[in-house]
Amino acid sequence: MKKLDQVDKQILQILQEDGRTPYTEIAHQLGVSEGTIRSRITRLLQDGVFQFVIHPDPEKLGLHVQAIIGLTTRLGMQKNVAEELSRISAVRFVGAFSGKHDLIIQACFHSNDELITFVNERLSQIEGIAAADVSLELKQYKDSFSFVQDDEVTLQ
Amino acid sequence: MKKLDQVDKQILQILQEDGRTPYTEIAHQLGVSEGTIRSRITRLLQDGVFQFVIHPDPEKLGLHVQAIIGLTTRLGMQKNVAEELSRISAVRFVGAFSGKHDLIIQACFHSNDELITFVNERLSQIEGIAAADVSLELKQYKDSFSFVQDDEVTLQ
DNA sequence: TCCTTTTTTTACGAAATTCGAAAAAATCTT
DNA sequence: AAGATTTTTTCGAATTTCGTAAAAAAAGGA
Repeated sequence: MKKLDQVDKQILQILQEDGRTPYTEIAHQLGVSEGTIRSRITRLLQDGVFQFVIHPDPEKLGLHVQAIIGLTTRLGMQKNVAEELSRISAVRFVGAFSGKHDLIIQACFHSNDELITFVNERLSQIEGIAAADVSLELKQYKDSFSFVQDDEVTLQ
Repeated sequence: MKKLDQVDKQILQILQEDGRTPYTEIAHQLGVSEGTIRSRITRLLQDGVFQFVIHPDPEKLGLHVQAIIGLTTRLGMQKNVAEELSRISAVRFVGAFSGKHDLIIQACFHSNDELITFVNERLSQIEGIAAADVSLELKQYKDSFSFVQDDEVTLQ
């Protein structure tokens, strides 16, 4: 897989704003032909550089409760636990981390009740979880996949 | 804003898989006309129920280091800190939480060096941050916006 | 229930976009 | 520099999207 060039990154930046921008429009903005945009996007998709998706607003879907849960797993059980959690659709993020918690997950629920049920019934049934540290989201300030930057300048 | 019906949810489910699925194709799958899909999607977008975006693979963009950072803020400074952090493109998630940390953020970096620089130079310069607890991501198991489910059944 | 009003869906021609494939241009190799 | 390879452009055909009007369905009122 070749390194992305400036045109690739510009395509991604445009699509970050609106994932349905027509190839012709992107082509016009970047001053190249539609065919170029098309073949580039085809290549990027094939290389797994990105996917076309939608970003739903959890609130609008009735998912009023979000939580980040730090988990401690029993030695050797981490992978199994992570994979089992990944299968749950309420769980949108699962990662293994260094630090206080072996696994950190992020999940959405319709209500506090549903969250409690998740922690008490669902997590407790998963073999290998030793402890769960729940943080309830009070307010969301930012949530995006928009981490395509121009250069190597990530920090501005 | 009216509650979403089954057709709306099915549209979202299809677009979750591929955000570029043509209206004609969705219409065919759901057994309704293209016009119906079009007017529904227009309404959903206007109501802010979802957006068309792309999901880039951070690894493929050279962002090999991801971290979740729990922050403790000084009383009354939380909002300012959150808003300042939200402006940084490396930061993809910012939320206020109950629990050990006032704010939890998620960010992507090209290298450990960039992460260290972020914590030491960038965070320290933000007025109101009392402490930062960095967890380094070792492995990612799941990361998606795909939390549209059929019914109220979120936990399977 | 019947009629009216409102909303949603369908239909369909026109405009725009996407697609396939071949030619042209650019890049790479030796 | 010549040949090979990759990328870009071009262009007509197929498909999709769009605007809009009519039909159908749903909702509301008496």
